[in-house]
Order: sequence, then C-alpha cells, then structure tokens
Amino acid sequence: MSENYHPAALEPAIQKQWDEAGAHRAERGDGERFYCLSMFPYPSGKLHMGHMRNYTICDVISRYQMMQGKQVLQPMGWDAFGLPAENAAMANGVPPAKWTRDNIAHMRGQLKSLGFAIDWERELATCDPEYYRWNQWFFLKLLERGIAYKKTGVVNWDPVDQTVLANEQVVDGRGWRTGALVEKREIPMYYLRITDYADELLESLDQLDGWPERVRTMQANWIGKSEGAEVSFACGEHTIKVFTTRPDTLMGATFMAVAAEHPLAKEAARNNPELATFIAECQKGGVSEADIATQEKLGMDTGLKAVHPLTGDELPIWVANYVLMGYGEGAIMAVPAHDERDFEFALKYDLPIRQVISLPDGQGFDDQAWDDAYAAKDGELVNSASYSGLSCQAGFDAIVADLEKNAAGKARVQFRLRDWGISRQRYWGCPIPIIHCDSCGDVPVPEEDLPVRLPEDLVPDGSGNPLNRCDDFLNVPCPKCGKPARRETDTLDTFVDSSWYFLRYPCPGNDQAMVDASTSQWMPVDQYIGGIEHAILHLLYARFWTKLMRDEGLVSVDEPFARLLTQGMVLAETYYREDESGRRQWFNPADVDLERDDKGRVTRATLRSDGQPVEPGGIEKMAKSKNNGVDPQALVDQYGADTVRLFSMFAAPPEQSLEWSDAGVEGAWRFLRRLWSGVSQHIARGVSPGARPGKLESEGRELRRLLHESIAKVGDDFGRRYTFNTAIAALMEFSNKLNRFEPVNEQDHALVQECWEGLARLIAPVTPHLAESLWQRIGYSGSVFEAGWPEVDPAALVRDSITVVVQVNGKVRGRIEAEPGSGRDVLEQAALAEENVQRFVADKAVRKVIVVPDKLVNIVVSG
RNA sequence: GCCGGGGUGGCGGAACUGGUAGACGCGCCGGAUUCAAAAUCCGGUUCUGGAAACAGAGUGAGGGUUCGAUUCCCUCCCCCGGCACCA
Repeated sequence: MSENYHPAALEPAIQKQWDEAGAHRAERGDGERFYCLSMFPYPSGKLHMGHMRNYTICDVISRYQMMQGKQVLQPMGWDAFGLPAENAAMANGVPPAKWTRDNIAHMRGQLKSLGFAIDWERELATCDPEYYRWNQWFFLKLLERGIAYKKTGVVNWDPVDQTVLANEQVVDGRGWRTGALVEKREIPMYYLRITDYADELLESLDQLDGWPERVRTMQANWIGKSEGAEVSFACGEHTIKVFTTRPDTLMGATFMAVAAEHPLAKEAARNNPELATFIAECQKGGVSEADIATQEKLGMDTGLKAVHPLTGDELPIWVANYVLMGYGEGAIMAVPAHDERDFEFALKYDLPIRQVISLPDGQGFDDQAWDDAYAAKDGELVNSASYSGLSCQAGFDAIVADLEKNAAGKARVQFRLRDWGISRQRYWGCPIPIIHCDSCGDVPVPEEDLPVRLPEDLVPDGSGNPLNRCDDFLNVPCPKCGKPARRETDTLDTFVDSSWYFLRYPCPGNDQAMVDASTSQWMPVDQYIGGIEHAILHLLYARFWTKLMRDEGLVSVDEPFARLLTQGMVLAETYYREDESGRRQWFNPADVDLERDDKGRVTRATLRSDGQPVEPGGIEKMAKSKNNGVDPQALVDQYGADTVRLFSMFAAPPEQSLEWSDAGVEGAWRFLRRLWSGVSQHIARGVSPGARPGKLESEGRELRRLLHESIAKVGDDFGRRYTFNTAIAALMEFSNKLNRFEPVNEQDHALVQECWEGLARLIAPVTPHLAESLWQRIGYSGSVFEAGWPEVDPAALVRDSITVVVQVNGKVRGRIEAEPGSGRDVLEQAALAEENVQRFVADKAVRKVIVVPDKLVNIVVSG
C-alpha cells in the first residue's frame, strides 16, 4: 500500500472489494433487521449537496448498524415522474422519458462513487411500468372501496396557453410563460378520502415517539381537528349550513358570508350583474392558500337575508373572498366582535359589531380596534338573552342543545384537512386507468389490461397535456360494451408514487403482487431520513397510503416510519453584481476570491476572472437561481468521497442547515491525511493485531481513558443522538492526542495498536474507504465492518482525580483537584482554602454553600 | 395571513438533565522548516483593560424565576421551512 493518502486510487479499489464480497446486500447472516431509508431523489440531472448530505447521514447510520451485527437494508430509487422533466422537454425538445433515464444513469454513477452501502439490486424508478402498474391496480381497488371518488376542484388556469398551472408556475398572479393573469377554474378530478382517516392520522401521531416533536405538531395542526357545531340558517326556501367552532358566540352573529363559488352566491348573481362581476373578480388570481390569505378582504352584499335560528333576526348575506369553498360548508356566520377576520371585514363594510363575551375586568370593548383578548374563551356570555351569565363552555353546550331541539344544528367535529386531489392534467406521470365511454360512463380498465402504459416518445410544448393529441393512447374500445371510447388523460399526483415506494424495496421484482411477505419482514422502516420541507405533505400521504394498504390486507403495520430524522438545507454564500437596470448577475462562490483583515474578517470579494469586486448577497439555500450551488462531484474528484462525506457530517448537526465551506473541506482533508500518516508511523514500528497493553504509565493511562471515553461518546452520537458533528470532533480530539503520544516501551506500543484499531472502527461509518484501508494496514485481512463496534473497557474509564470548579456568588474564582466521589465537606473545605477564592470570600459572611459532587462548589456570601 | 423552527467569537458550530460559555474545525496572527514558495509542524486567538496574574462584560433585544440561565417563563425584533399542482 502506498505511503501517501491517495483516495482517487484507494476508493475505487475498496469499492471493488465490497462489490465482490456482496458486502451491501441486505439479506446477510441472521442478525436483527434494520431498514434505513432516505427519501428517494428526483432525478434532476446531477447529485446536489442536499442529496449528498441526506445519503451520507443514511449511510453513516446504516454502517453503524451493520457494525452492531444487524442486517441492514439501505435501498435507493428514483422519484422519476414530475414537472421538471416536462420543463426540460420544452427547453430542449428531448422527451421526458429519455431525459429522466439519462439523468438516472448519471446520478447512479455518482452515488456509487460515494461508497454508500446501498443494495443496488433493489433499485426502482417510479416511471417504470413494473412500478406504476401497482399505482393503477391499487387506485382501482380504492375506487371499488369508495375511497377514490370524482368531484370538481379548483385549479390555476392560464387562459393563453389553455393549460392548468402548478402553484409554482404562477408568479405574482400571472402564468410564468405567458404572463397572462391566472384564473381559477373548476374541473372534474379524482380525490381520495383522506378525511375518513383524519382521526386515525391524528391519534397515531402520539405513538410516533421516534419523530421530531415539531413534525408531529405540524401534522396535527395540518389535520386541524376542531370541535364545534353546524348551524342552519333559513334563507327563503333554501338553508345555509355553516360550521363554527364558537356556537357560544351565535348571539353575536351579525351577518353571513359565503364563498364566491357557493351555490347561493351563483344564484344571487343571476339577476344581479354587479354581483356577477364581483364573483368573476374573485376568480382572478391563484388558488394557493398563501395567496388567498394575504389578499385584501373584499366582499359584496347579495341582498339576500338569512334568519337567525334562535332570535329570528334577519342577517344580511355577503359574498366574501376570505371564505373558502373547500373548508367546512363554504359559508360562515360572522361574529365580528370575537373573530379577527370578521372584525376586519365588518369595519371595512360598516356592518354591526355586537359583543357577546365579557372581557377581563377593566378592559373595555373598542369596536374600532381589534384586540386578541376579544377572541379568548375566558369570559362569560353577555347580551345573549337567556344565555347571558354562562361560561363559554356552558354557553356552547346550551346553545347547541337548543339548536338540536329546533333541528337547526348539532355538535360536529370538523377537520382542516381536505380530501386529497390526485388528478393532474400532465403528461409525465402515471396514467389513471379509466376509460370514458359515451354509453357506459367512466369504466375502470380491467385488471388484466394493466399497466396502462404511458407513451414515452411525446414532447410537451406547454399548451396542455400532449396525451390529448396522442391517438394511439386515446382511442380504445370500451371494456364493457366494446364501442369506441376514450382513455382518461389525467395522470396521478407524483405524491402517489412516493407514498408507497418504501414498501416495494423489499420485493422489487415481484410481478404478481404489489408487495409480499418480505415487505412485512422489513417494515416498519427503522430510520427514515429526508428534508424538513417534506414534514407535512409527503409524510402525511405516506402514512395515509400505508393505512389504506393495511386495510386492503397488504401490509401489517399501522405506521410506516418508526423513527424520522429531518435534515436541514445546504446553504452557501451568494455574490452578485448589479447592472444599470438593477438586475443582478450571480457568481458562483468557487469563482470568487476573498480578502481578509488581520482578524480574519472578509473585507473584499473579487471575481477571479477579472479581479473586479462583487457584492456578497448573503447566505442562501443552494439554488440555480442564485448560482451558489457547489458541485459535490468536483469535490469528490479533488479530495475523494471520504473527505466530502466527513465534512458534510462535521460542519453541522443533521437537523440544522449546513453552510458549505471549501476551506472547511480542506480541514477535513488535512485530518484524514494526518490519520494516514499517523498509521504509517505506527506501522513502521511494527503491527501486532489484537495486542492490548498491560500496566501503563500515567500518560498512557490517560490516552487509553480517552480512547474508551471516545468509544462510548461516538457510539452514543451515532446510535442515539445522531449528532455526527460532535462524534467527529471527539475523534479529532482523540487522534490529536494519539499522534502526539510517543511510545517508549512494548506496553505503549500495544496501546497505540489498540488505539488505531479503535479509531479505524469508530470512524468507519463516516469514512468507510479510509477505515477499511487503515484496518488492513494495521494487520487485518477481513473487513472493518465485520470486525464490529469496539467495546468500552470500564476499567479504562477510572480517574484518580477530577477538577472541580469553585464559584463565589455564581462566578468562577478557582479550581480544585479532588478524588472522584469526594464528600460535601471535603470539597467545601478545599474550595474555601483555594487562594483566589479566599480573596473573594475574605471576611464576608458565608450564607450558603452549594455542592454538586464531582463538578462544582458555589459559595454564596453576603455583601 | 396561518402553522412550525432558528438566532452563541471574524466564520461553521459545542455546551446532552439548570452547574466551568466558546469543545472541534475554519480563518487570522506569530514561530519552525525552506534559497524561496506551497505543503507540513509548533504556539496564540470572545471582547475590553493589563507585561502578567487577574478583573469587567458577554449567547438577537428587554424583563422575570434561581445560589447559579445559552438552557425555564413573559414581551419584542430578525431570519428560514411549509401552506394542499415544485419535489
């Protein structure tokens, strides 16, 4: 083996050894199973730093578990359907299928060069008919069960391109390509009744104690269970139903508001042109919740009146753009005194505000200025006829009881969660297996005709779905009556693809069933790792889909992911220049030179190519738009995979965002080179595999203690805490000490051998190639991963003396050395005797002494 | 707008259960080595004062609880993620 560290030669050689030994096959030996999964990538072209980080975390955990003797399944696949392939097709005329498959081939090669312990025999891509046929098969099952159904939904419509736009394709209310003002349009779509599972999805969050609390909270809020009442208001021969969480405020309702899409609004508009214009106005703009929530609240009186079910009063009915058709009943009773949005609306349109809940003593109700206290449930009912004097809860119950008596309402639970719309008016996705027949209606494709294959040679041009112009795909005889019929051209939401891929990895080749017994053997996933941006949608849909498959008898688990780690984003500095029109041109950090002052502060940034200054634009998520992406491949080519892996694990804990730094990569590289040369020195003195020291001098004892402390610390960080940065810091600290240790006798030499054996094994999950090679260099022929995780020798951890901090009034004034386990009195006496401590205690009265054994003494003095 | 998270030296971060703030790394400063440079090695590095010992200040801002707060509580500011058709 060469004298210097040459990862470019070393890493492929080690990878070859692993491949030949089948080292990464999941089914190996008879250990406990451990399913370690990362969110599969969208094949966008090449690997970016976010992928690199995600898969390194997954690999570190996988390899650590392998060293614990487990059978580890670490699979990889491709979330291969989706919008970017269509955009690429529009840009360069290449069919999405070809673009996608080329990208997969390239990215697979990149992943392999990083040395991940992936079982490649299980690879899958969602654009393969062998995969998506099961989407279609299961969709038809759901249709039979009534979980899938059809209704209309609202989409973004580009009137120029005559096409449906994704939310991200709507920029400032306009289509991204045409610049046309976007409209809302209602179209028929398939939905899944996720709301039927809302209660279970909420309840079982409690069991997910391996999930970050914040993700569970976000999901709970998203599902948004609220207990309230539905109330019916008569309006002529119609009834308007509303849902309210505050029936206790019913006596304060002063008007009604309905969504622009509400049937009553449409009816009222028929002979009211002004209202029709207003409703049309409400159709402008995008459909995203953020757009709707931030737009100005607008409304118009319909002229219709609703009858208050308890008082008989007439309330005006308004159309308001802040009422959502998709939530509750698409109509609300407005109680401006106790709801902030209603208050704002009432103030704007001069509608009455009637306080019905009392405020804390001394606070008056100001009907010109909102205060959050108005929405509280702490007061009692006032101005509420016979209900006055009741608490909010009692008022709630009494009013609901009276509504039930009058058949004008009842208690009801409402979820914020809406049913999942799964139809997409897109080409590059899984075809929905339905045939439209003029005589038979919507007919499911018979199971034996699955999969409905997506033609792979089409090129979208931005004006709608090209499947609509593809006769070979469209024309098909009706399966029921045989007459000419037409295929559904909508495809499935790509969230469907990603909702069950982890169930397929255990049985990738099975062409008889969606999943089989091996899926049950591996499920649930022991550790799932992916970006925090998926905290709600993907994770909720995957949980839902798992429950659907459970109820179909296909899997036995209730929840798919036992433990979840949400990694932060990868960021980098941005640099730009502004031209005269104020437009910014962005420069890649790799092309920028920095000057610093003598404190290391950056004083000037210049572009390398012309030496002229550029402006720092702050630290941002790596993105094409800011040109601040750092290509992992370039770094792997320069430093090797282990260095890049090491730095990406060292720079930040996994849950936090990680700021990329080329200088930091340099530091990781230096560390690995020191390891290499340190081992070279040791080898020069002769190796003795398995040797352990006998009696050591104090320096040796200290080094050995640090070794065993490091084994405990690093094991805890890898296995429990998942703070790889602190594990690596501990390994750096230990290796610094080891490199400085000068062995003077046989015992010392055996100690150094023990240290290198430990270090090679401890660092193996992070830098597997280097570790494997160190292991071989210090005298072993097998794999370091088969050697397993080292054991802590408790005898090595014993200390003769420890440092105890002495504080006076909470400030550190000195340190004393003490035997571990020293009693209060001993520590207190020694503390008071300390020279600097005496200066601060002097003649003052000691009021109290706090002793934390083996740690700290705090002397509280007066004056 | 709503939901969730974050803010610690020049920089990335550490401090795990309320107990030494700044581990480890980067950068910077000084030294060794070198004809010279790179690389490497050694030492220093929160700020202020001081030759030093040491003292004072200090974890986004303000307040509180405590012998003791980066950690717990309240108010505020700023940054980031998600908001159902980006994945």
